[in-house]
Amino acid sequence: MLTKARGLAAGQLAKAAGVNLETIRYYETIGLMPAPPRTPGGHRVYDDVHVRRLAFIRRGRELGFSIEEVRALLILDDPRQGSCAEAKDIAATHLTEVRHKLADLTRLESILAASVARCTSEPLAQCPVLDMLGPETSLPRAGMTTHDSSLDRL
Amino acid sequence: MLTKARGLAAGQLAKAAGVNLETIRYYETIGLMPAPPRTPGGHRVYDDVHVRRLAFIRRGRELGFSIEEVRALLILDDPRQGSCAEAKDIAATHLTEVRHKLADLTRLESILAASVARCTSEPLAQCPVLDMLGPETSLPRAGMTTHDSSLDRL
DNA sequence: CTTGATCCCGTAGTAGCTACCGGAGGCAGA
DNA sequence: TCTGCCTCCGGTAGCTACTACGGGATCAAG
Repeated sequence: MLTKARGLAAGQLAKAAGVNLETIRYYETIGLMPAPPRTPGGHRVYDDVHVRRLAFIRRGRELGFSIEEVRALLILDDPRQGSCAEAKDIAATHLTEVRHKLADLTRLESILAASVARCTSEPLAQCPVLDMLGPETSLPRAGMTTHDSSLDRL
Repeated sequence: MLTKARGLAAGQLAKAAGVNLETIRYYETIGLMPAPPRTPGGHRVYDDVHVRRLAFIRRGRELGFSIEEVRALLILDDPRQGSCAEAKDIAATHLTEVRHKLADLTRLESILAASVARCTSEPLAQCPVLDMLGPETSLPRAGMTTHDSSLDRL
């Protein structure tokens, strides 16, 4: 379990950062996490630098930044060379996207809520939910996927 | 161009329903759209039933129902056998998910907005955006993907 | 030395399409 | 009827960000 050298095994890092073990290896293959040193037997050994980096990544992901955005933010974070403006750009762009999604979801919510609410009253000839999808219904601006694992993670 | 028999070619159906041609073929392979009759040369020929079905599907997708949910709703829609309750269940479940996403996105929005806003003031020693991802920051409940094509479609 | 937990790597699968390909069908003008 | 051009065909690969699986190796403890 690598108790001696202050190093963490992959599973320990995973637990510490609240990330799946396989996700760490995935991050390594895509170059988001650096390849750590290994034991003679081939097991990865991580240290505090890795822990902090993975935590940074996880927080970035939780805030909805894409892998590539997190990658860019990591570079900006490393030498802290007055790149705050670039970091702000990334965050501002992301914020705009989030606000778009919010607007879309809000529209969605009201449409769905209205249909479902109409169902609760006395038995009707037509089903309000199915009518919502029927031929005469006009549509909201766009659509989004429900079974969107990204939001399940929120 | 199939002008005679009131049939639509695949591309015409696509345009009529505002759906990509390839998407229609995709829906056919997954069994969401029925396989239409063909011309002797193998081109698909669609009619009004297909148009309505595809419109139903598109509306369902735009309202964020998953493919499988749309599939279920299509079945419920077909014979209209008092299955309004089932349709309502699907919509209500979906509505709950949408509300969860809304809550998560709202939290996200305020965090991002706060960080970005802090950047706008006079030059700071630390970058607020990068600090947001730094080691001492506590995290929101969860995360979501920005480059989430599902919401680009909204 | 054995046991049981952990970790290894590679591959495939998830949702919901989109993109690309060479080749064939279809139709309108000359 | 020929020609040119658009559309459509099927199949495969790619996209995001992982997750799951499987069979074997390694680790730490008893």
